Amino acid sequence: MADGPPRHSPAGQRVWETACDLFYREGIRSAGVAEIAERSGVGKPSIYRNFESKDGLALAYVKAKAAPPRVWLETARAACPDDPLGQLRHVIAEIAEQISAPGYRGCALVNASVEFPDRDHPVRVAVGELKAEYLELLAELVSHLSVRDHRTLAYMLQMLVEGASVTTQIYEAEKSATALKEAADRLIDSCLER
Amino acid sequence: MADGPPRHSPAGQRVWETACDLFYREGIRSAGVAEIAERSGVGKPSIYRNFESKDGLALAYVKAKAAPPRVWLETARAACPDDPLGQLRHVIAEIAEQISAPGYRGCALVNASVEFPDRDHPVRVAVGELKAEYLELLAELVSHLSVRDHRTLAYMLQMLVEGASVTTQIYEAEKSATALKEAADRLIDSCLER
DNA sequence: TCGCATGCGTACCGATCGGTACGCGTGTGT
DNA sequence: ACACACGCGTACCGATCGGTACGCATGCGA
Repeated sequence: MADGPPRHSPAGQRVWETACDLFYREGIRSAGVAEIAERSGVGKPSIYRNFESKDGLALAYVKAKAAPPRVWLETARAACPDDPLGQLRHVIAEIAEQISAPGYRGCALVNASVEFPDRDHPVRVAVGELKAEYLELLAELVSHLSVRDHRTLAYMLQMLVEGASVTTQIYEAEKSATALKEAADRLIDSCLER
Repeated sequence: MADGPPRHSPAGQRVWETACDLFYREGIRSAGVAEIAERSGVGKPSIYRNFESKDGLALAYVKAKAAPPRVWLETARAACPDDPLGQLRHVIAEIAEQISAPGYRGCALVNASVEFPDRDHPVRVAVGELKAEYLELLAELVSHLSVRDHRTLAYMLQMLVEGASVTTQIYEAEKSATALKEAADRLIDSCLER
């Protein structure tokens, strides 16, 4: 979490880091601009010199939080070249690790989506687009497997991942991680044409 | 959504109904007490005469929203007596129907959980307890099947359900409903000892 | 040394938040 | 007809929200 729109001033950089941390840990609505400013050690105007508004900051945060999946795909490809199934299981394992890491508080995009009830809010539409990309990424991975309906399997896996992510906050993260891996394996296996 | 703590006065009843509707549609934090009062056609004090605070109202709302699952279990038992697998599939189908119904906005308990970042908040602990009961209910259903690890299958199914629920808000509800049923079938089948 | 542009924090803005003091209106027992 | 009790809304409270006007402080070119 160090990227996002380029920050010119050092104050802007501090704001960006603090906001990303605070938005994730406390939720976007719970984190006030005054609190962000205080914990950044800057004044409130420094926030508005670098970001259009709190919503703009939230939008940048959401977009930045969507980056990791693309990286996972790359590492999976590198780890298991010419092994589509291995790549898919690699990605799932990576996700399982992430959601059971200490400090995990659920998918930032999903949380943001819940916090903004208005479906037309920029944050909501951004989440929709980013999640669509993510599903596409999963579908691409699945497409190299010998299954009848790639898109359905991808959708089922995506549901599973989202479910594992959210249940970490309700049950136990460790259980969600292991159950995700097992369920994904079973789901994939049941769709594989042998 | 007509139950909850008994409402004595008519004003209290109106508040209760409006609050449940508003909390679900707009989220708890987004729905202000003034808005609840206005849309109920009552004054703000009428809210505080029937509920301790907004948090208390939110807590009652969450508890009331947790009721349906128990009903589903009963109807499933009645629909498929002496058929554990049929009962389980019946419950899943019922959930699939619920999450694809118009106006569905995700699981109220999960949404509430996301809206309150503090894990010690009464709403959060209530959600934890209620969801635990729910998982228990699913585990009981699964326990009558001939599978090796009942609890693991129940947990995987629960993850699937939560995932289906949340993806309705990100992708398409219809797809989530059908994918839920298919994935659950595949998961159950893969665990069945034949 | 002076003028100026730039980056920043202090102090404040109106709006809205959850919550409450208080008094009016009405139904009832006498 | 009167007094009382009860249910209710108006008007207000301090706190906090997102956002901004303004002035200081510093560094650079002349």
